Amino acid sequence: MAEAENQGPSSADRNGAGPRGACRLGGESADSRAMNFRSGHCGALRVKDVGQRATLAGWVGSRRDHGGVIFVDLRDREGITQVVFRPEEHAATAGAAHNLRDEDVIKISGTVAKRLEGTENAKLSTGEIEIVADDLQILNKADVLPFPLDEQIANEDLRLTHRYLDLRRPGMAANLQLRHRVIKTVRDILDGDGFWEIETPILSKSTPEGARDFLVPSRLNPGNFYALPQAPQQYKQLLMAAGVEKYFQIARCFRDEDLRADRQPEFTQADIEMSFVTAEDLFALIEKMFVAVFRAAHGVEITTPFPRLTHREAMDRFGSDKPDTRWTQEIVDVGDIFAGTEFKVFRGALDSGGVVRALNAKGLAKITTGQIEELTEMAKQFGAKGLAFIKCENGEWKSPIVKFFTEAEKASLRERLRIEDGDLVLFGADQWEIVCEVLGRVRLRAVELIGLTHDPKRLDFLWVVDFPLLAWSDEEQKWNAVHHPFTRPKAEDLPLLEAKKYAEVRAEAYDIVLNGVEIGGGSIRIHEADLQSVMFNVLGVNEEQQASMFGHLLKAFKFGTPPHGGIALGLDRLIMLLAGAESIRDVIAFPKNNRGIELMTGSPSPADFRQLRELSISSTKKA
RNA sequence: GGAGCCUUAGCUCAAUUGGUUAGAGCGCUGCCCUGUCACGGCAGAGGUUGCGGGUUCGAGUCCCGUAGGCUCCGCCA
Repeated sequence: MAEAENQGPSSADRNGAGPRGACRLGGESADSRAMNFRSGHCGALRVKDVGQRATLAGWVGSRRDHGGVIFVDLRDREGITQVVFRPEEHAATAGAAHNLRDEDVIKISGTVAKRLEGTENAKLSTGEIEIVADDLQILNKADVLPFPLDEQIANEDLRLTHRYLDLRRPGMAANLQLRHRVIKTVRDILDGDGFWEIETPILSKSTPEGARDFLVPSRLNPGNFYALPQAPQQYKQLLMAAGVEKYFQIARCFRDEDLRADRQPEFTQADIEMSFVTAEDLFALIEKMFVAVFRAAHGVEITTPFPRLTHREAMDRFGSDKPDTRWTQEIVDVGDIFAGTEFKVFRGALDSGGVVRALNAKGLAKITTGQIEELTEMAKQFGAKGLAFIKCENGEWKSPIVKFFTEAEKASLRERLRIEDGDLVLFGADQWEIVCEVLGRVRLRAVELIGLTHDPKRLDFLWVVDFPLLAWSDEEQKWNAVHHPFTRPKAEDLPLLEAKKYAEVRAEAYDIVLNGVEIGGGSIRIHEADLQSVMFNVLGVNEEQQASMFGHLLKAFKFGTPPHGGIALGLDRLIMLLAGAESIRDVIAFPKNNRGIELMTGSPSPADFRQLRELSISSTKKA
């Protein structure tokens, strides 16, 4: 495959021309197509077009009616053009224009004219011209709008109920366009690299582990249910067994869990799987893809390769498996400084095999007592017994615990944490895992409390690698897969797996993180039936269950499945970050609200009795 | 399942310690206005302060409950 194919869309592509070799169907520029209904879009006309006739169609953005002359800002998705109605030239047309109101859909014809000296509008790309209309057709009248389209509106309920209006707003339209651009770039890059886009079933099989499934009753098989896929995981591995070698899919995934600003019950992943690859091959591919995506979406050049942190290191330094490294303050071990301390809390933690660690929250000494309490409350929520602190103000250390410190301890602390006036030092003393988690959470909250706003152009990508393979669940009293049951243990840790030292086994698994948001994750998979069976056994899936639930996969592994691995990128979150949005709802055309309701159509809704009877199901819900 | 914040006109918001007839801007309706682009001017309509209960001489304001929205925790292989 020619290298040039891997360079991503050119700047011309951003105007819709498409990269070399890409399918051109539907890829033409919006204005290059022959237009019969209208002569062009509302963002197109310039001074060079003065004197020409033009026919435009669109929505009435605003009407400025001077009693005589009337101005209308005509808007379509490409821009705004000012239309002038002059009663002295076209009385009937101008007369009709008096009755226009916001969001009426109209078609106008007229002559492109240079605006009068001094009345140009620098805010519009078409601001040097206007169309003197001699014909006006009202294509559809609009009622009074439920909310204004030209300003930010907080009421998301109302926006979602009238989403088609919300999406007319330029900001939202830009998000949709950005989404299209990102997804097209992903497709182009993968196509250029020899990947095949293959659709896998939406009506598929329930998986025992993982999130709750959405179930679909089968009419033809009464009492049986399809599950909507949480991810195309098994199918894509079976495509590797099928010899596809390079697969991808812009895949809709479904998980019946509670919603969040960054979680919808249905969401979109760029799902990728390759045969005969190492993790390094995947990292290189994904980095190349991000270079192309950020070039196409933002015109920025990002730096590769991305830094890497092991999971252990990420937890140790940032208290998170998806560190936000834009704020450079890290969690630091101070156990050695307090090796001889008499302070009971530190002494107790160290004596019981725990750690004492600290975070210097630079510039947070101005924190209020209430905010300290909030941080303490949060620390307790994540398993700490409390949250010790030192406020460094006006040259003195204000703290309930500093009286227990020796001068030498204070001096060492000052040096290691680079403590200066205005800092707030927070301590964690407990088992390593708890301290990391607590200080990691506190670290993120501290950034909010400082009111720190990061440079919006800053893009801190990183790979988190060497995730643990397994995690103990107290609730279920069993080992669960941290990534998923098909993830490959690191070769050098296989002896640990055999020795049943499950907590120590690392996986060939990796996440990609951008500015503290997990935007993708993947692994090298198990491709041997024996090893997969061992893995299932560890997870408490017995032989019988293995045969009934995963027999197809185990069988495929026995018929020559190649070594393979892959990754899935969360496109909604990625596009959210690119758009600078605070919720993935802002980059999804028709999202659901917090309770999983799509307010515009009102789904979900009750099913009538006949429908349920046909499906052989009844509801346990009391009416 | 849990915690926090919020709910006043179509929209965005205000209303002092609990005190007169709940206000403003935008939008809407009518009239006027020939170079605006947040056009301008005059006039007008529009409210069971989410809902239910309580305290009080008096509640948008205080208390209890409830509904809805958002954010977070749990959950999300």
